Amino acid sequence: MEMDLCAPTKGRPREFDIDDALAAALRVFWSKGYEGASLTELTEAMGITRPSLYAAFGNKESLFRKALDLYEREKLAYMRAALDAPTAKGVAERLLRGALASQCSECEPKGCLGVISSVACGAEAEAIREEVIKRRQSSHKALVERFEQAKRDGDLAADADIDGLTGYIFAVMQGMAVQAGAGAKREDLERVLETSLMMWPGR
Amino acid sequence: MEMDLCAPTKGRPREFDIDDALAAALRVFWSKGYEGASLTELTEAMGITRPSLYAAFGNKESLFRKALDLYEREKLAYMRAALDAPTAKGVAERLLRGALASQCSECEPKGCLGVISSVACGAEAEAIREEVIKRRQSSHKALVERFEQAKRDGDLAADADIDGLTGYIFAVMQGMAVQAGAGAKREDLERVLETSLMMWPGR
DNA sequence: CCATTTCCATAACGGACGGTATATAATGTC
DNA sequence: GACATTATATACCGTCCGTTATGGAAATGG
Repeated sequence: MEMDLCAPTKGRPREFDIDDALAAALRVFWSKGYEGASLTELTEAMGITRPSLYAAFGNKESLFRKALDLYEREKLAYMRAALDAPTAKGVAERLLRGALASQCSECEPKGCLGVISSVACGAEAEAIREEVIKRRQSSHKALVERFEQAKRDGDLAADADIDGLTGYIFAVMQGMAVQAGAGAKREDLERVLETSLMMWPGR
Repeated sequence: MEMDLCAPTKGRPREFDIDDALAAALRVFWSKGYEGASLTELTEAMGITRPSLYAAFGNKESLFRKALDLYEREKLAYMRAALDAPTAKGVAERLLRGALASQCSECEPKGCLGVISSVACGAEAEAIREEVIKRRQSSHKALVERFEQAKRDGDLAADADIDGLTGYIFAVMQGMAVQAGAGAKREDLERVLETSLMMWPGR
């Protein structure tokens, strides 16, 4: 199903670019949240009508999931890349700098879609919320494993609390996201980042 | 106005306790957010009907503001108390421990109403969101002033970045709130707290 | 050229939302 | 006891929500 490769080329071709439309939808979800983004706002931003949206993406929830895929693929790439840093502190630094760049880009919504979508919501969005939380857990797990490697490498102390460190670095990133979404200036978050980095043990 | 003292005692007395009702409303807002909390959920939790709610609290927005007042008065008291700690690190520790207790109470919703209400939302809740952000700024300012005092006292280095430290400690608390709202266990957040505290400079 | 397929545009659907009008019940005042 | 006042109960309002039915336009395959 959905074999979009080798387009069918039968019938009238769609008049909009599906990737552009999805990117536009992502921006709306990113700034308003799942529930806060109405179909009217979405279709206006995407430049298409409601039936076109439903034909191309299924429904609102499935559109959000596709937007979330795009977000993780493009905007959260820094997370995977950060794990390649040579030391634990290097990983932390790349994570924080990547979060800052992603949350404070000039031409995109402030904050983090994952944070926005994982906080409290109405009943209808509960399924979305749980999915976002589940996806975050896999990132969490990857960072735990990277820090375990760091402990073996010796750049984390043998008695370091790895779960604590992982939760901590996520907390700083999430806190930055909250503040970015609340209108904090980029330089404010830069100082938060530097402060946190300064405290990180070792090098 | 609103001289509720020396109750008027004229007309039919209301059959519910207004403070209990407000506390119940707070719990709903706290777990669902402003938009996620419907009038149906609110009235059911408060044990009153819609007209009673409107007669006693005005409308949904004004009910939320009163609930927010209650929240800040009761659940955020630890913030004011924390400023009395003798050292900057003591302030940080009290803030983090207070946040943990408030966000992970067994008998109340997880997370932080301020965080929940300050992230992205629909258009109708924008005014609420801005008010919550404004209230947080006054807390921020109070902590900045406390840290400036700490610098004069000598328990913060003369070249310490006070705005950075303040934003940082708020970020950790907000990150803990995000994780608490996402279902993190209390012991997880306790380790985040201890990790952050361990890194704090000085004593 | 026709049939088919797919898309676009309009407009409507049922339902939930926040908010109220109306009528009735319960109190204090005179 | 009659009146003024306030709270409750029921039922309803208009609006917006996500979703879809309908009708026609545009492109391809035969």
